[in-house]
Formats: sequence, C-alpha cells, structure tokens
Amino acid sequence: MSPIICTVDVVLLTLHDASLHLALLKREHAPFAGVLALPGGYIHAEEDSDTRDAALRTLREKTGIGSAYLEQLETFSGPGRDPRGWSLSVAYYALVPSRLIDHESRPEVVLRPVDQLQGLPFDHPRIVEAALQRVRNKSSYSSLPVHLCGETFTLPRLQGVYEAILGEPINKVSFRRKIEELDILEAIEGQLETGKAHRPAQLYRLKKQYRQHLALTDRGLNSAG
Amino acid sequence: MSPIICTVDVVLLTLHDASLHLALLKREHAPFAGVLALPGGYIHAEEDSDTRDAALRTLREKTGIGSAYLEQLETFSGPGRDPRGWSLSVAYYALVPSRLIDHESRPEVVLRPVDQLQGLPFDHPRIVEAALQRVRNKSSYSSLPVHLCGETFTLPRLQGVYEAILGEPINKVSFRRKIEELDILEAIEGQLETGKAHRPAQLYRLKKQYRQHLALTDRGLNSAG
DNA sequence: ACAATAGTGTCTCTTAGACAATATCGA
DNA sequence: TCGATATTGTCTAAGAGACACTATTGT
Repeated sequence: MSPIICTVDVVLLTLHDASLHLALLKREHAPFAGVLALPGGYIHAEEDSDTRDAALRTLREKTGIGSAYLEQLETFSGPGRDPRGWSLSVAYYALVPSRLIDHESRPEVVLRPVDQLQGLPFDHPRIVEAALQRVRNKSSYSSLPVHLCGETFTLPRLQGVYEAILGEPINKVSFRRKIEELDILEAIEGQLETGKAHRPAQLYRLKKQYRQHLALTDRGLNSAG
Repeated sequence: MSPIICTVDVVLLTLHDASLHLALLKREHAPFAGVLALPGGYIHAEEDSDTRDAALRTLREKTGIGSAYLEQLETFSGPGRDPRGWSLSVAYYALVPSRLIDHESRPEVVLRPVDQLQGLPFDHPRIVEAALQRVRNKSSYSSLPVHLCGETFTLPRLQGVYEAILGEPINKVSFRRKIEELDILEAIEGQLETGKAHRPAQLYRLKKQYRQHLALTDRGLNSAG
C-alpha cells in the first residue's frame, strides 16, 4: 500500500488596513507550481517533535515568522485533495501583528484580504473557511484578537481589531466591561498614546502570563476567559 | 525516512446508570496487548475516503456501532506516543444512546465511568481528557447531548443527561427556555411517557433535519444553536 | 385523596446595550 | 477656545435563575 502523504498547512492571518488578511506563497513545485497557496509542507518525522512543531517550522522557514499565536484547527484528508495521492494535512491557524511580517526580506509573502480569495489550490478554500469560522467564533467570547496587535495597544485600537474580525460594530461600554472581566490586560503606568488632536488613550499590554505566544496552547488562553 | 504511522482513535461516549461512560477494548496485538484502550486503528488509504470514514469503519468493525454522532476532535502526534515510531492519530469522539451498544454480540466492549479511568495506554488519557472537555464545553451551549438519548425522550430525561455531562444541576425553567429557543425538538403528538405514578411527560424527538446522525457535521448542529 | 413529578407563570437579579456627561489632548 | 476622541457614569431592556403554583398520573 502506498504511504499516506502527511503535511501541515498554516492559515496565517494578520491585520492590514484595518481588515483581516491571509498570507499566501507561490508554490515552487508541482502540483500547482506558481499558484498562490497556504504555507505548508511535509511533516519531517526526523526533526519535528509533533505536528505543532512542524507547523512552527513551516512558518519560520516559509515566512520568517518566529513568534505567533498558533492553534491546531482541523485535519483534512482523503484521496482527492492532492493529485499525488491519499493525503492528510493537519491545518493550523496563526495570528500575528502585521509588523512581524518582514516584507523586505520576504517579498514572496503575499497578503490578500480574506473576503477576496480565489484560485486557491487543493482544498485550501475549505481550510481557510474553517479557520475564519473558528477565529470569528472564538473572538466573540475570548481574547483571541489581542494576538493581532503588537506588544502594546490602546483599547479603542483593540476594539477596532475585534470589529474588523467580527465584521460589525461593538458597543464601547460592553466591550470595555468584557475586556475588564477577562482580566488579561494591564495598563502601562503613565504610558499614553499621544500625538493625536484629542484626549490620549491609555496603552495596555497582555499580562505576563499570557505573553509567551509560542508556549500558548488553546487552553492557556481560554482558561482565562 | 521511515513513514509516519497514521491512525484514528475514537472516544466513544455513552450514558450508563445516569453517568457518562467510555467504551474500551482489550488490545489484541503489541504494543500493550491485553490492555484496555480506545477503539482505534490504521487509516486504510485504499478503502477510507477520509479520516472520518476511517473512524466510522473503526467504530463499526470494533464495536458494531453503525450509527452515532461523530465529530473530529484533534490530531495527536509525535515520536513518543507510540513505541513503534513517529505516529499521528486523528482523534474523533462519538456519542451514542447506550441501547445501541449490543453487549450480546460484542461482549468485548467494556464500559468505564469517565471519572474512573486509569491505566490507559499511549496518550489515550490525554485524548479522553480533550474529548471530555470538548463535550462538556459544547454541551453548555448546544444540543449535543440529545445524541446520547434514543429516538424519543422526555424533557426531564434530557435535562438529566445534560446534568450528567455538566456535573451540576440545571434550572428547569431556564433549561426548557433554552431548548425551546434552540428549536431542534418537536413534541410527538399525543405521545406521553406513561406508567409512572405521576403526571406523564411529553415525548419529544429531534426534528427531521437534525436526525441523520451519520451525515451530521459539526456545523450541522451548531448552526441551529 | 395523596404522593410524586410534569409543566407553566412570574418575580428578581444580573448583564448587555444605549445614551450621555466628563476628560484631555493638538491646533 | 474648539474639535476630536478617550473614559466613565447611569438608565433601560433583555435574559437567567428562583420560587411557587397548577396539572395529571398511579396507588
């Protein structure tokens, strides 16, 4: 029997121009050589300690990103999804602040708005759809979107991120109450976002225990919310 | 490079004596021959149309169950979880009414209360833990537990199922309001559960569009709730 | 009639959203 | 001072849970 083709694929999401974007790469080899696709690759049993590790390696090698919020999404499989044969892909999704994507050293990484995707190969449309659904759903009750912001951010900015993901405006008071209740942010003493012609906003950051993105598991975050 | 060992494992849950039980089987072959373990097996690329299909086949072959609510849980992997080498297991969880487990023809299927598990091989404890967490979490906002009941059931009975899963009593009025709002059940005209020395309860069943268990996807159910 | 549980009406308390008042910056 | 947005206070409406009342069976 022919072996099963084992791969990982990463749905890398970031915020660009206040809207959610997906990172894509031109495939170097057949099948679909030259076509924009999700960053992905074979699992390397010799070097990867598990599929999460394979996803992290893929992210690092293909996009240069060494730090991101990463969570397993779902495993897709079957004889038809890859013309090379019966394949299985463990899909992950990653959230990163856009400034971590280095367009200078990685010009091959292309950002596309998530609502204007077409021509994706394999079953990548389905994978992306699943990731968006998960991210939107989870954003509605957790602090997931903070991982799209940088180290520090203001509450109005964070609210904008939530709104970009959920696609609808959020009540300001409710939003602040919810964030307060999640209890994962801390105000940075005396740090205000100045420079605008209006009252400056307080800068916040993730509390230390939620900060090491790479170590964060699904539970790690949720247990806080 | 040695190929990756690709398997599926199924966390089969049912209700027995008003508490959640897990179905286990004695392993026939090494490693861990003779030890109680999750029903599982290799993915058969020649006959399985995807991992879900492999899980269904496993369920059928090993436990005789042909109909169940089945949902992908998570994929577990790494060099250490199976002594035979780098392995990857796509875990599913299944919910079935207990009367579908045929103890006559399948005496080898053993039921164990989920809170009294020990000695499980491989990383099965972790898989079971993940399944329980998922089932409990999902039960708190969806109609998932109906799949542990038979075709027809009363609301007090269904409430008991929720309570068994969540491990805490539920407010009767709130429960009924929530079920009503989910809008997935229908009363069976004139059918009451009689025989008890008190007012008989109305019998309900899942509405038709939610009834085909095998065809149900994750979305199928949730979009209703 | 009585015990027991099903099913329903209603009150209160908590929480989410609307609205609006106050605060603080650059121009 | 003015315009703009941040931040906070408060009112109101919707939803969850507590409580208690009515309904219907077998004994």
